[in-house]
Amino acid sequence: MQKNIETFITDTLHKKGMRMTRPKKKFLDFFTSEEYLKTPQELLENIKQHNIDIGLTTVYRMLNYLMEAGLTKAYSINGELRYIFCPPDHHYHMICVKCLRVKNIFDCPVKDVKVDGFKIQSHQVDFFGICDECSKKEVNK
Amino acid sequence: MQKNIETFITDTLHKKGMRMTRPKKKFLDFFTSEEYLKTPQELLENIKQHNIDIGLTTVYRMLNYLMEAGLTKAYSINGELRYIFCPPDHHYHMICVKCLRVKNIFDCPVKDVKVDGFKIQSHQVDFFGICDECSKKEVNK
DNA sequence: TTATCTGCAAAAGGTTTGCAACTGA
DNA sequence: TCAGTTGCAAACCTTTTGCAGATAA
Repeated sequence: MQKNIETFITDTLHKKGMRMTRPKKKFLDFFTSEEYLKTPQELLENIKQHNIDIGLTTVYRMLNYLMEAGLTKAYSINGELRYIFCPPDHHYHMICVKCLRVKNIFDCPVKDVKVDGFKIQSHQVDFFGICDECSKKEVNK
Repeated sequence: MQKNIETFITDTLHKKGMRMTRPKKKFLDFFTSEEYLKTPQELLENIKQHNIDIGLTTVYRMLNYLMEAGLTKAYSINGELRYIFCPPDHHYHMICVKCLRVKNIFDCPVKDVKVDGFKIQSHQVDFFGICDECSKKEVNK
């Protein structure tokens, strides 16, 4: 986890009277640098593989907190909810439909769109495609 | 449900050796003309309010079938999965964050986007805003 | 006629909550 | 010090499955 992200999240926690603890830090270390959409279970297993022991409850509590804070997004894929950390800047997602890798796109391709009687408050663009690594694998098959 | 949509879905069912039955038809009658994101429970309750009796299992089975067929989309909102029927043509969604009304936008605002090493296979654009009806309600408060 | 479908009840999963021990500020 | 946190176990919900009777083609 980058130092500035840790500081940023610690600050948002403190503003809500919450504390930055060892389990939270360990979870964030992993989650903020994870590139793939993961289920809560997978996140826990991945973290335990690094010989770090935290509880599933903590994973759920952190995911819920980060969702509320707008720092995480959930996708429903094949009936499973999968999560990705979203750095604070507004951005778009490029999702590989094969390996579920997520790339953040900061160069906004749609700006100030107004449609019909709707006042647009926010918009999200999610591209689903094949990442370069999965493309290579396909050629080799 | 429009006649052409019923015919279209009946055909896709038959192609998979499935049957268009009374409960399926009753569910589709309601779901294909529903404008708001709904949970499976809500769909069942709404249908029962019209004095039509089908089981929750049928609702789930139809939602799963329609998702697979690409005729329904699920959004995770406040931890709840909510569904909307998607007519076969490619389109975008305009979602009211207050009342969860969904409007289909057929005029594509993003075309043939290519980013980094990704080959784009499909893209989805979902706008979240306030619909005109909710805007009016807000002014009156 | 018969393969598919339905709805119930039960099972299975995923997520949240209560609580006693623990810990960061 | 003590309010907030943790992880376990239990509770809770949502979703799926098994099955016997019903039904579309």
